[in-house]
Amino acid sequence: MIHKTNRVHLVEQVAIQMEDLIVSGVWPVDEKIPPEMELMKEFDVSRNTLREAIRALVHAGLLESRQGSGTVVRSANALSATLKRYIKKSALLDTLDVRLALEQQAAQLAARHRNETDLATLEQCIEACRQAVRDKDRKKFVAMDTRFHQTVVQASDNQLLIDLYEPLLENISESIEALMDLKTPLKYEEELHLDLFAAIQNKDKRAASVYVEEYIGALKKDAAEMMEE
Amino acid sequence: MIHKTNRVHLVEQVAIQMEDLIVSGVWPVDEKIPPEMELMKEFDVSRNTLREAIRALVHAGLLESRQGSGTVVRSANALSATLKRYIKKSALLDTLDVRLALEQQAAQLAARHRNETDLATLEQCIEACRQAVRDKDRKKFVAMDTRFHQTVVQASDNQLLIDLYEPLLENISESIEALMDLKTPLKYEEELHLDLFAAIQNKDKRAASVYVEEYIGALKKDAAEMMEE
DNA sequence: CTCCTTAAATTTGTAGGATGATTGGTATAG
DNA sequence: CTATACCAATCATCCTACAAATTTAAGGAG
Repeated sequence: MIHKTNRVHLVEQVAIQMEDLIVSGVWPVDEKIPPEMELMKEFDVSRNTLREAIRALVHAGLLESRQGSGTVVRSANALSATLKRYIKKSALLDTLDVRLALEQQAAQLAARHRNETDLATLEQCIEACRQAVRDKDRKKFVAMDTRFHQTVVQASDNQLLIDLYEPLLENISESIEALMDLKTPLKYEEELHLDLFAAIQNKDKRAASVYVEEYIGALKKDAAEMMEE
Repeated sequence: MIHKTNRVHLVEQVAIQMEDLIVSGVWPVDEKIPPEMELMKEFDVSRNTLREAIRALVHAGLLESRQGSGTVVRSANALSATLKRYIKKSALLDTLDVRLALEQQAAQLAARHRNETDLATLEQCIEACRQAVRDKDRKKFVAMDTRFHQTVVQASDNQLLIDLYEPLLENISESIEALMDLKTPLKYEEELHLDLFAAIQNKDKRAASVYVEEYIGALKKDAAEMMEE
């Protein structure tokens, strides 16, 4: 009995094609896709079939339908949306340990693969953080700090690592911000950023790993304290 | 303008309820869910609405519909299926680096949190690997080796880490098996397993981390060689 | 009684139409 | 010009019908 029902149903075919259109950028993020009537003709399927395909991508977080308005592309990354939703249900300390795992490895890879553009971006982020502290602009500081770490991971040149890290960091930033008492003074351990930057610049894997551990360690300590209150 | 379209559509409501039933185990994995006719009455929605909800979970990998037979629960973990599909499109070496990141961190956490049950399972796996080598049973060896590493990660007591690692390891095992020439003699570096076990038993974080790096490093070297051919 | 074939019932897949709800824009009245 | 009322576009939900695949049951041959 070699026979195996390999038939791919219409709905799945349409969903795959639409996913391709999104991932490849033919349907750009934040823009509307054609209305159902047109897509029915385009894919030559019935309204039900088309809607089931759309619904699958909506649930996956790639699309968002708005009654009366249309359907817009929400994300071009299937993993991002699912992971983000999943992380939301996880414990913050668990999430931080995973972040430590990924960023430590990313920093080591970055120490090997970083190019001049990466280094320049990192320096800009550090300077922007410094400026934000001077301006007492907490929002800008968090944004620039986030961008710094994201740049480190991007310099790793490992796409899977990048895609896993991004939703993680986003979630952590939200949690930390929610926990952070606005009265808490904005403190900035600039040395850690500078040390990590130097390690990556000097292609020193070991040092890069150590500094990431220090940074996340401090974050874990802060988070634990904040949650006690 | 505080108003925000917070209306949750019927389809999404049904999908969420069904997802709950799956995750909570009311609808167990590998078993059929009630037919559409019953679910229509149960949720008090039309067939279209119900089917769109089902389709969303099918696409997410939680369900699998078979025409004429019914719909069965395929997985109780929304992340697993998505991640598995995503990893399939990633480069093996990228995947191995992510595995290194996760397993290194997991081993360190395991060195802290491991209990007697974990240690016993690890010892069983090592013994089973040894036996499989004696029997020249490649399939059993891979299965036991996989179980060993999964147990290490499980001992970390970090659910997010566990859920991320599982599909990763599964994919790597498949890739390695596909690459492996069946004529290649079955070699088993037993020392690495024993060393890692000892480190976890002795709660030696540093050593655990080093041995995982050695293990994955050897795997990366093998994979790189195999791909050259 | 057992085994095989065939027919019926069950279940999902696809199609098409109808109506309601929401949104965005347009035209009209002031 | 502004504000209201209206209209068109679009998605949300529901309904019915039939096709395709599978499972189950019935019936007959041995």
